[in-house]
Formats: sequence, structure tokens, C-alpha cells
Amino acid sequence: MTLFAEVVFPLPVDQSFFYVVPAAWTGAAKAGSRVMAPLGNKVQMGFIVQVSDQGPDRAISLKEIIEVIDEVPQISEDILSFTRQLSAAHFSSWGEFLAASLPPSAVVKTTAKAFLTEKGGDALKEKKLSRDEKKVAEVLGEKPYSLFFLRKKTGVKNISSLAARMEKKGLIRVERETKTAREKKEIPILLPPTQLELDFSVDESVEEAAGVILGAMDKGAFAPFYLSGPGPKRQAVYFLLIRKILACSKKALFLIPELSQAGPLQESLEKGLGGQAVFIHSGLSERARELAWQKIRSQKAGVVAGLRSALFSPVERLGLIIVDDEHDDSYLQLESPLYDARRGAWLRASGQRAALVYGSSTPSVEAFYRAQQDGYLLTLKNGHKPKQAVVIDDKTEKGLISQRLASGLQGSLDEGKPSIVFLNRRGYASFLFCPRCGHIPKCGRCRVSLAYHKKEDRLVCHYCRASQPKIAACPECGSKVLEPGGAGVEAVEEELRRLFPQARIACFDSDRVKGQKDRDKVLQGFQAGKIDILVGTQWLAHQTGLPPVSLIAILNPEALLAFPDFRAAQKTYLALDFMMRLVDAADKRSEIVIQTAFPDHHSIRAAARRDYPAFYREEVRFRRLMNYPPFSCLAEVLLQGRDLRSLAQKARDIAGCAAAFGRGVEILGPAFSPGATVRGGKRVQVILRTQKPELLDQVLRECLGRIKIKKSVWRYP
DNA sequence: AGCACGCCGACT
DNA sequence: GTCGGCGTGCTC
Repeated sequence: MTLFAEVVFPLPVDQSFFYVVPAAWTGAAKAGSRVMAPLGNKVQMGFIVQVSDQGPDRAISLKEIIEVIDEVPQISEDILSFTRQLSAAHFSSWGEFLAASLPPSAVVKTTAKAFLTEKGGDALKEKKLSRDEKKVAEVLGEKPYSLFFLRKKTGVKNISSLAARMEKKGLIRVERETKTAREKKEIPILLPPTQLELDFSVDESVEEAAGVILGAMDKGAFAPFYLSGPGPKRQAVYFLLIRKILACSKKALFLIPELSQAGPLQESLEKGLGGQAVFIHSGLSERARELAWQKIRSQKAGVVAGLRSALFSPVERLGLIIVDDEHDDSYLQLESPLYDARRGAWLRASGQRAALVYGSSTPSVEAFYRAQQDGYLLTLKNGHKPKQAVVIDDKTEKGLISQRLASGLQGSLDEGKPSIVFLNRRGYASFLFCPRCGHIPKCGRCRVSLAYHKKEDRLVCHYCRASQPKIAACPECGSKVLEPGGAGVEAVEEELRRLFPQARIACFDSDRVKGQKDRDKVLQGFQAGKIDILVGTQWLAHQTGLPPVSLIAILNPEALLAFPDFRAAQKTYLALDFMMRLVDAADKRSEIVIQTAFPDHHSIRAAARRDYPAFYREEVRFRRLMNYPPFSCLAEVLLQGRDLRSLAQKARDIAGCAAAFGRGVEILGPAFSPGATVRGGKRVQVILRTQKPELLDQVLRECLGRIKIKKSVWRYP
């Protein structure tokens, strides 16, 4: 009897492949085993996901598996089933998810090394080679290189096909070898100076919430919860739950969205649980990562904490998954394999009959609503009211920095305390305009206004990053003056220097701060008190190791409201809340100033008062009125491609397919996606909306199953 | 992802 | 006319 294996590969391909299992391997070939199998003209590592005596439905000639690597399957049933569901939910590669659940050493990669042949050497001497061939031959003349380095050294874009052509001609020889991941340098987490743990008391609301969850955990069934309340109180609940998990020798996963919050958690996990906790993050060295994985796989880690990818840790006897700061969109992985770790946590917890606890002090509207409706919301008492912000109406002020803010900054300077000024706009001005004819220089490709960067004296397109020298005169009417509009961080920095010539001011944006070195230099300088005022974009707020400061100023947060996204208000609220957290709560004289043209918008007003319920009430009203999630189901389908014509055709195919479902499916678009051009490709978006989630599932499966194109799908709720 | 095949502009 | 650029499609 012939045995067949269905195999998936860690490639960005949402598809499985069938192979014949040779007699020699029939014993070892099991679902979850790693195999080496021929794919195209290479041998690739893949994962068996199913073994059966039935081949595929369609008649295709099958190849044989070359080798079954594992005697015992490396991937457990649980992980197999979890990743299959996750992949189906996101139209994302199953094989890539499986690779994510293995230590780097277990992911076999094939690398190609190129050697110059004698014939190639002769051809180089005799100058018989084309421009690119010559480059390759010259580089390989020194010594053999991998294709990866060959591309770097020669700058030839399509190096693999060139190498293949040269190999055919006998100019070079390409040897393939299987390799495990290469060594990486360790990046330590910058710990912020120890902050006072306010309000860590276990009050009755903490005990009550923990009691409810513990009760559900005792039953050993899947149970979701949403823990709404201040951070320290949530932390207290989490630790009660974890202690219980460890007591009955089960395991817990603890997810956080970003490294910037990792420091304190890592500390308290290590302090509180000793050797039981493993923290995995992107900064770990290969060796440290390997050790962590060994500890997880030998089931010695009671708690695995980390960012979204920790979700794939192969822990058995999983009893609890914590997803803290649920509102944070860092739970979305935007590169292949695409997924939403919040949805993933739900799938994994329900598959392994574990308790699931989402937590946040500023929940996403969709999740909060659902928790309320389905009766799994647990609210923790608010402790000390956090510091509120002073809101200044921009329209009544002249200049970039209001009187009120200037005096606040002066106060901080006088006391020798640090301040941060946020403005989410890079460069000096977001556009230039001609005061005589009103012309605004635009990017030829993206048709958006060009930003002016004064330091480089250039015009830059913030969409496609193309830049050009500043234009001296208006190209329309020849006027010699072009005026800046829409002030950016550079302009704020300039204005601050004018107002406070004696102050030490630095600017933190992606233009000025490039790479780890710059970053550390500025942040360490700020930590050490060598900078009085730090000006930055929102990027600054997401850095690890920022010390609490005595004045936070936020300029024009309303820019975030302009995004064409139904969650714009929520994003604005979250961004404001996030920046405001950096204020030094222990310093009674510290303050937060928000300068805005929309002081009455509900997200700005509520954020300034740190009043999430007020924001939620207003936002839910708006969502209901507009029939947005959570009152409908919405999927954003994003298509990527270089050729606009075929892109548009496929977008229309999808829209047409969805239209066949009739009135129950609302189709918005196709339209160009905000974000326009990415890496030489255009993006087109189709939004589908239904009332019932099952219908949306069905439509997506039907419409996206067959149409082959690089796509990403995000669903709400 | 990697690689082959196929179609268009600038060169021996 | 070819070379080589990129765009499209396939890999069991």
C-alpha cells in the first residue's frame, strides 16, 4: 500500500503539497514530523501535516519525500491544530506558523554557495562576460560566497536567476547545503529607572476578579475573560492566577505587545517566580533563545512570557493565556505570516481548554463591547486617579508653542526637570506653498504634498520616501518665496531654541536618529539628565527605557483623527493615553499639556481627563450610528502588486465574487489603500461588511480561496 | 521564498 | 536582431 504525506513549507505560500512516502520512511512519517522534500528544483524542509493512504483529489504526479528528519514528531497535535486554524483564519502560511513554534536550530535552511569555475575565470580574463556577470566573477575570484552576500557585494538585484544562468553556462558552480540559523548579537532591554509601584495592593476587586477566573480554571474548560482596570491591579490578578497555575503544575503564556513594557514585567516575573519563568523576546542572542526553547520544550518553564510570537511556544498542559494591553495593535504581525495574536490566543486557549484573560485599562471598543455582551467582563476598581491634561485650544493661540505651554516648559527648566514635546509629524513642514498662486509642490508618483526637511534642505515624499532638492521658486508663477505650512518636529525644535536659548534640546525622529547607536545615545543622554527638552514623534513614546518626566506636551493630536479608518478616534485616544503615561506620577508638580485644534472631540476630551468610560460611551454611539464594528463585521482585504492593471482586475474579481452573495454583503471599494505605495508595489483595498460573522467567513473563504495574489486580511471584530 | 518562463526597450 | 530588465505563475 502506498502512503501519502501532505506537507507544508515555511514559505509565504498558503498551500500544501503531496508526496509519496518511500517504504523506508513509513514508520517515521507522522503528522508533525519535519521532512526534507523536493520542491521545484530545490530540496526544502517542510512539515508533514497529514499521512494517509489516499493521495490528493486531483491527478498530479507526485515526488517522493527524501528524508524524514524526526523519529518523534517535533510538532505536537495541539500546535498542529492551533496553527491550522490560525492559518485558515488569516489566509496565511501554515508552514511559517509551524516554523515559529520551533527553536531556530530546528529550522533547516538551504543556502546556496557559489564558486567560480576555471571556465569562469578564463572568461573573465578574456573579457567575454556581460556587466553583471563580470561583477559576479570578480567577487567570486576572491573566494566563494553565498548568494546572500553575493547580492550584497555586487548589488545585482535578481542574483538567483543570474547565478542559475551562469551555472548553466558553466561559469560558476552553485553548491547547496542545509544550514541552521546564524548567530545574532544580543540586544539587551534598556530598563527604565525603577518606578514607584503605586497601588499594588490586593483590594477586594482584585480578589473578586481572581476568584471568578480561578473558579473557571478549576473546571478545566475554555473560558475567556476581560480584565479592565489599572495596570498594577491587573498585575496583581495575573500573579494570583499564575501562582495557582504553578501550584497545579500547569503552564501559562503571558503576552505583552511591546518590548518597551517588558522591563518591569521581566523583573517582577523573575523576582516573583524565580526560575519558573522564561522571557523570550527579539533581542535574545541565538544561544539565549536556544536555552529558552530548551527550557520550554523540556516543560521546565511554568510561565512563558514574551511578545506576540511567544504564542507559538510549545508548552503542554497549558492552563492560562494572558494577553495584556489587549488594545495594542502591536499584536498584529504585518509581515508574513500575518496574524493577530489576540485572535490567535483565543484559538489556542479554546483548543487546549485553557483560561484566556485579556487585560487593559483602555480596551479596544470591539473587545470591550463583546466582553460586556457575553458576560465575561471583570472590572477592577480604579486606584489613584491618574494625572489629567490641560487642553489648550490651538485656534486661540498664535505660534507653535502656546503661552501656557511655554510657561510650563520654563517652570520645568527652572527646576532642572526634563520635558518631552510630542508632535507626530516628521520634518520641518508637511508642505510648502506659494503665497501668490497657492501652488503646493506634490510628489509626482504619489500625488501627496511633499514635506520640507530643513536639515537636509530637501523636499521629501513621506509615502514613497523619494526626495529632491528644495525648489527655489514657485514652478507655477515663479514667485521667489515658498512658505512652510503644517509645522513638523524640526520647526518645533527651532521654535524651542528661540524661546529657550539656554536649554539643552534634542530631537528624536526617524530622520535624525538612525540605528541602535543614535537611539541609545539620545536615550541615555536623556536618562542621565543631559537633555532638558526632548522633541519627538510618536516613535519616541515606543522606546524602551524612557524615564518619567515632569512635563509632557502633545501638539496637534487631531492629526490622527484624519486617517480614513473607522478606528481613528480609538487610535487617537490610545495614542494620547500612551504618551501621557510617561509623566512622572510621583511628582506632584508634573503636568501634561495637550495643544489641539479640536479640544471638543470626544477622544481628545476623554483622553485628557483619563476617562475611558466617557470615551467608550461616545465611541459606541458613533459606531452604532455608522454600523461599524462591533455592530457589524468588517474585513479589510489588502491586495499588493506592482502591475496596476492586474491588481485592479483581481480587486474587481473579489468584489464581484462578494457581490454574488447579494444584499447581505456590503462592499466598499476597491480603492487605493491609505499607505499607497510600498516597496515598489501598489496597494488596493476592498472592504467587506456583513451583519453576521459566519457570513463574512463564508464570503472570505469563497472569494479569497481561489484568487491568487499577495493579500492580507484583517477582520473586525 | 526561489526559480522558470515570457514579454518589452537599449545595445553589441 | 539579442541581452537583460521585470512581471506572472508555479512548486506536490
